[in-house]
Amino acid sequence: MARENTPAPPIWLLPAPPTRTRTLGRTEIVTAAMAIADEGGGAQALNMRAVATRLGSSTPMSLYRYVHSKDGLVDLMLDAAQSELDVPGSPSGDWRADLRGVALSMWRMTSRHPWFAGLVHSRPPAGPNAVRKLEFVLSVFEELGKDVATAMNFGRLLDSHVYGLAMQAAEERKMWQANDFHVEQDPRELMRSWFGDGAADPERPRVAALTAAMLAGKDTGLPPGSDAQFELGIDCLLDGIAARL
Amino acid sequence: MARENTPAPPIWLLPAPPTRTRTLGRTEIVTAAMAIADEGGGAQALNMRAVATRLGSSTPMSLYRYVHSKDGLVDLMLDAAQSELDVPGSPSGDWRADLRGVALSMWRMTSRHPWFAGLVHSRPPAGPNAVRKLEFVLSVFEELGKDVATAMNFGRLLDSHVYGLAMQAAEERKMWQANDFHVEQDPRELMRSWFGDGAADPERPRVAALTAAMLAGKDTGLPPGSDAQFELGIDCLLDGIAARL
DNA sequence: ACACTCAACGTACGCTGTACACAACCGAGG
DNA sequence: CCTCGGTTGTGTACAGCGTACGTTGAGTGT
Repeated sequence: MARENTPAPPIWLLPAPPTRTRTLGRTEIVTAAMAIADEGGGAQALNMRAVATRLGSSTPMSLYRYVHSKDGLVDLMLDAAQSELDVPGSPSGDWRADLRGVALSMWRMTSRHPWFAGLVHSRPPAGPNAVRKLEFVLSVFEELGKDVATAMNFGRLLDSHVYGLAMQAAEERKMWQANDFHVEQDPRELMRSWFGDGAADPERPRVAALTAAMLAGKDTGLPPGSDAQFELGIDCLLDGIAARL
Repeated sequence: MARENTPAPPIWLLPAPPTRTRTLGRTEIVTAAMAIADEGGGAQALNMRAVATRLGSSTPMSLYRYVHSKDGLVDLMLDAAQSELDVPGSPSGDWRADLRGVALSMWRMTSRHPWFAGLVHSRPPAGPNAVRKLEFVLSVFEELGKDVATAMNFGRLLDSHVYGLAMQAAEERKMWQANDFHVEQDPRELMRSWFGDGAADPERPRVAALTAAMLAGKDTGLPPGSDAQFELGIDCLLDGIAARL
């Protein structure tokens, strides 16, 4: 097809054609995408052009041969992240330690990859490594004599806790980051921007006290992204599960 | 999404728009946006042009006088959804029923607004109605003699469970919806598309059994979006909290 | 020497949020 | 009555996104 729009400048003015520099592959692409999402602080930094640039590709279209679409790339990223999970081959006999261990492994993974929790629910729960984890959780409950339905019901609670808390942690991180961009303003004003007028509303004395404590740098609870906060929740959940087995 | 140039003042700090409007107003815009997200099955259906069209405005730019940006609109939607929460004015004396009630109210709200859980973590937890809920939860723990830090630690667990499960439910809904678009295909193929080859991998007998049971329409656990699944989790959590008070 | 294959590229398009300038309307002052 | 400044809605335009499609050129087999 002739290019109608561009009036064809003389060839002498055009740059020499670049030599092929790289050889692309799925693993390189996924690795680069994960690095971008890790460093860029979330999924909003991830776009095809950025991945291509990072790989030295001059256009994003080179990636499409390998990952088919951005959704496909995200699927691969999710699976690659889950491949980092520490999943035993079979139950140890201590169901509680087994479940706690898998959950903790998931939690640490979401800390390394803050984008994971926000993306995992945007796609079907597919992929070999998700299946690997699921198989282990099912086998733990099987050893307890529980059927698959029960295992799924409890398993969903563990996922919920890990991913839910991971998203709270990511959100908190983003809040402080956004703060850094305009630190010059009154911290009181900053609190107001987070909590609205309720921050100093006499009708809401406890929230007012909370924000005051935050401003003063006093203890306002565990950081949402801390292991302690995670372990508090997982142990509460396991208590409840134990009571229902 | 956000305006990069301007430091993006939060919507709560902006003056309320004049009330002299004839057709457009914040409430109309937010209502329309929520309806679109409710019906369209998620945040991906929400865009400024769709909202403007629904309101009879010929251009999306009309909205910007009232909501400042799409982020602002989302903030308003999140707060409007939380205004539907059933939050008592003060603790009843039964802390467990109080927390369970608020959580259940949140859960039902996320069922009415499937987009909520996916959007709530994309923004700072601001807004008068979020503050209203937080104040109540803090007051419940205050009556138990617990300090604010403890209350926050436990409160985060409740949020995590509600939102985490809500996202699993939304994801499941989306999976079946995507399915409806091409029902003609072999259901076995469909399972494979969700779970990969693991669905029939002899190395993963339990996942294979699970998918087989799903295909046969047998019991594979509570639907993630069911009240029963939610209550299982909240009761487990409350057990754990009770043991730690 | 040739054709064939296929990895990488460049162009272009539709959809998004939204900046900016303009138009249509308003109540108030001559 | 007619202007007038301010508010409210509109039209145009653009940058950034995912990605469809056709082109290019290096490698390979014959």
